[in-house]
Amino acid sequence: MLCIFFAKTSNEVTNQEIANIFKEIAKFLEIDGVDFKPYAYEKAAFSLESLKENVGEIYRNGGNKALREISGIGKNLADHIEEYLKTGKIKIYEQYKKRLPVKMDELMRVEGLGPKKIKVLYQKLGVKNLRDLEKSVKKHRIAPLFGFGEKTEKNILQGLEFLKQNKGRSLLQDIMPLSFEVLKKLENLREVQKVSLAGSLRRKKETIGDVDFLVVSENSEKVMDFFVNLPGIEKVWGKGKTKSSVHMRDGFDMDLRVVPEKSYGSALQYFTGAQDHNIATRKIAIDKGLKLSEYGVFKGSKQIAGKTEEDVYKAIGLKWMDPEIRENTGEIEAALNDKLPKLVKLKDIKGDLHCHSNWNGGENSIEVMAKAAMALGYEYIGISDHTKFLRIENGLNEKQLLQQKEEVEKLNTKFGKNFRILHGCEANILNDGSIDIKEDVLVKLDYVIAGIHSSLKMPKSEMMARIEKAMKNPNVDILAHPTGRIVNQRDEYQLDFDKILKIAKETGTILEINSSSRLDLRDLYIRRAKAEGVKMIINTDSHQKEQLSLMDYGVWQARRGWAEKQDIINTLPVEELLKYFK
DNA sequence: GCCGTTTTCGGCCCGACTGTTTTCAGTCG
Repeated sequence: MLCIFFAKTSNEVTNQEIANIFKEIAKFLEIDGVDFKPYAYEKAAFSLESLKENVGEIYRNGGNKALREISGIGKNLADHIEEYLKTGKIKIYEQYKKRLPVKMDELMRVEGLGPKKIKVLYQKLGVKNLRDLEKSVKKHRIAPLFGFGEKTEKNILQGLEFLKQNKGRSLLQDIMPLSFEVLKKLENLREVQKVSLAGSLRRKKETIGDVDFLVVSENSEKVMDFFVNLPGIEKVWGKGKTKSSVHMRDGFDMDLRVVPEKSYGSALQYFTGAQDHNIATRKIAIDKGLKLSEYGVFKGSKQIAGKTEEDVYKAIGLKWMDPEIRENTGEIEAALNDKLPKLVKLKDIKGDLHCHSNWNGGENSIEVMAKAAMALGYEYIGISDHTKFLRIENGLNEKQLLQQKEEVEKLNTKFGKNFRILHGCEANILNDGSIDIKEDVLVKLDYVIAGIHSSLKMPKSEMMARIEKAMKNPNVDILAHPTGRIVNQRDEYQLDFDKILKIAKETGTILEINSSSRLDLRDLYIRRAKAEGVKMIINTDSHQKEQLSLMDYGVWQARRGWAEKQDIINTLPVEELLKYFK
C-alpha cells in the first residue's frame, strides 16, 4: 500500500516551483521591454503561492479548465502549467534561459541590480552568477561600463558583502510551511512513536540552515523509506539506519534522525541547540559529576535521564526552558534562579493593528479583513492603510481617511459589542520628520502608525533627527518597522537604537514587531526594549486576509526576545489597549 | 497575458530616488 502512495506523490510539483518560474519569465519579459506581461506573470506567481491546494492536484481533478479558474491564470498560463506538469519543462522558459543563461534570482538578490543591468553585465562581462559578479567588481570592470559608474560598482560590492553574511540560510517563513507539512506526515505514520522538529527551526531563528527532524521508531527502515520519497525532493544525499539527508527543490536540506526512545529527550536537547547553550549545559553537568550527551545524562556509566527534555534539564538542576531562548544569553542563569520568562503566546494575542484594506494596496475589504480577524478569535482589528505620500500603494489622503472612518463606524455598528474595528493609518515620516497627513485628521483616528518609506540611506544624525521628530509627534502612537531591515535582504537604517528606546520611553511611543519578512525588531532589540520597559506590539502588516495568520512569526520573534504578555500591548482587551495611545 | 457593473478591446498601482547617459533609464516599494 505504501508503494502506491509513493508512486502517486513522489513526483509532485509544488506551487512554489511554478511560481518561481513565472517570476523568472516576468524578469525576462522586462528585459525585452515588454509591457504588462511581466505584471501578468508576477500576478499569476503570487496567486499560485497563496493557493491552498496543489496545482498538480487541481489539474488531475479538473484538467486545464480547472487551472484557468485560478485567479490570474488564463489560457496561456494554464497551458504553461500543464506543460510543466507533463514534461517538467516550459518551452519558452527554456528558450529564455538559453538566450540569457544567468542565475537571475541569485543576481537579483544584490540590492540595486535589476534585470536590465544583469543583462548588460552578462553581455559585456559574461557575468552569470554571484561569483562572476564578484570577480568583475574586484577587477573594477563594472564602473567603466556604459550606464554604470563608480558609485554603482561600490553599491554592488556592498550588496555582495551583505549577501555573504547571510549565505546559505533560508528565511524561517519560506521553510516553515513545508517543514510543518512533513512533520504532520511523520506524525501520522504508523511506524513513528515520537517526532519533533529540532535545530534552529525549533528555536524559530529568523534564518535557517537546514531542517532537522528527530524520530523515535521501532521500524527505522520504513521511516527512512518514507522520508527519502517525500514530494519536493531534488536529491538524496544519503540514507542510513539512523540518519538520512535530502536536498529539497526549494533549495534547502532536511535531515532526519531516528533515536532510541530512552535518548529522545537528550537527543532533542542536543540537536535543538544552540551550540553555546549545549556547551553551557554540558559544563553544568560536569560540575555536578555528570556527563550530558545526546544519548542521555550519565552518572558513571549509568544513565539517569534522557527520555524527555524535562528529565534531562532536571537531572542537571535546571528548569525546562522554551527552545526560542536557548542561545546561552542568560537563560541558563535564569533557569538556575527560577527566573525564566513566561514567554508571550499566540493565543495571548487579541488583535492585529497593522492591516491594509482594498482602500489602498490591500486585496480585501475592511469587512472581509474584520471577519477574518474574528475567525482567528481576535477581539479587534486595526485598519491602517498607507497614506498619500506612497502613491504606489495608492495611499489615502485626508478626505479619503475621513470617508474610511465613516465606513469603519458603520461596520462597528453592524458588528455590535463582540468585535471592534479600530481605525488608524500607516502614515509616512517625511525627510524632515513631519507626517504626510494633516493634524486635524490624525487626531480623529483611533491611532496612528508612522513609518519610513523613502530616503532610507540618510546619514545617522539626519535619520535620528527625523525619527525623533516623528516619535515626539503627539499623534504618532506606533513606530512601524523601526529599523527598516528586511531579513536577508536589507540592512537596517543608520540609527542609534538606544536613542530610539530612550525617546520611546519618554514619549510612550510603541515599537512594532513586524511579522512579515522584515521581522523588525530583531530579537536582541526586543530584549533591550523589554529591559527598558518600552512597550511593543506584534502586527502582521497584512495586505490580504490570509496574511493575518503570519502572526506566528511575530510571536516567535517576540519570544526569542524574551517578551512576555505584559510587554506586548495587543494582548490587551481593546479598552486597555487604547489607553496606550497618545 | 489577464480580465470584465468599462465584457472580446483596451486597460493594467506609478512616483521617488539614484546615479549617470546632464535628461532619463533602472530600480525600488
